[in-house]
Amino acid sequence: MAAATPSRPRAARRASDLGITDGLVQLSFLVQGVLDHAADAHGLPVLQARLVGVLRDREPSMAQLANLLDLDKSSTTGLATRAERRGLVERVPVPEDRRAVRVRLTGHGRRLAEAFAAEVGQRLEQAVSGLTETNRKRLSQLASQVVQHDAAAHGTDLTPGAPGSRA
Amino acid sequence: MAAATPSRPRAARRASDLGITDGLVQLSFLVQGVLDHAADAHGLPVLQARLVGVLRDREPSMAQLANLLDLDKSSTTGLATRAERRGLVERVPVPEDRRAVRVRLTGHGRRLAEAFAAEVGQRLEQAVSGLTETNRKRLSQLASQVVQHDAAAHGTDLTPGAPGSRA
DNA sequence: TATTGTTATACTCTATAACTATA
DNA sequence: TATAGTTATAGAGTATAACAATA
Repeated sequence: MAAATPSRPRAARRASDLGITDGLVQLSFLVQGVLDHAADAHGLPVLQARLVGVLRDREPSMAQLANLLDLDKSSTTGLATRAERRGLVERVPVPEDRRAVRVRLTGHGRRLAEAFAAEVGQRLEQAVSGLTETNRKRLSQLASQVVQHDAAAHGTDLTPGAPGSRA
Repeated sequence: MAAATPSRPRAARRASDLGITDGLVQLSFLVQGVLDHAADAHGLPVLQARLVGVLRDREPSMAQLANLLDLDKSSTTGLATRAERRGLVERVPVPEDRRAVRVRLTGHGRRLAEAFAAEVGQRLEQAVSGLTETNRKRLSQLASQVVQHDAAAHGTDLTPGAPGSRA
């Protein structure tokens, strides 16, 4: 909307290219800020918000969860415990292996996860509202391409059914 | 390089569009992971790496630093103290206002900041190596556009001489 | 009175190492 | 022996509230 008001030089300033490094770094801080504020809006620490996010379509063991979040297993123990204390997740035993547990969303956790995801989506739509529809589509595709290329290169595809996720 | 080897179906899989929300979120985690590992490689906590990064072209007061990093001023006190303990930054008095201090890189901090930035740049180039030159350029421009649109919308332009940075 | 920065406090988050229980 | 997860510990990072010094 502001793009239609040529009143001040500031509005007329075309975006200068920050370069791929600074562009990606600053964009990532912008997105992390969105996640941060959205988590805050739901009274959640940001990592717990991320946890319920990844648990929406998974029920991983602690080890898988550590891999997924790139954390040490001891860190995921603490994370799961804090989230459990808030009633977001529960540990469920694995019959085939009595050493293992799976981490699963509670009903409350699932509702919070959906609300959080919706809020993030809304805020991000707002963040890219300065782009044309064509460019939003382009950005979405380029981001996807980078993420998926990286996942393939590192064998850490995060999609539930992917080869790397051996769940 | 791997793009030239059509040996396995996995390499042939076209990137599916994750959508703008998931695309941006996952990309931001990818970039944050790069920052994380680069900081690790230099033995730095990631926030201190970010601190020396923003101090490369600034010498802000504590309040300005808090604004820049979106932290409470008490958090920046701790951050500056930890970074000072490592010899990365120093507090310098402000003659015009004896309550205030500015945070400045030491020589060591500056060298570390440059090395860190170079490492991040290298790792990010690697991360986008799956894109064509044209698409890298597009991504860079789109990211810049989003960041700058957001900065304008929030009056938080992070460039040193910008209207919002009133340094 | 208002502002700049620090301190005290409490919590989240993180990794390393040592541990328990099971495989 | 090896693996799954937890505990103990130590440190980084964060915000809130109360505070001292200066404006």
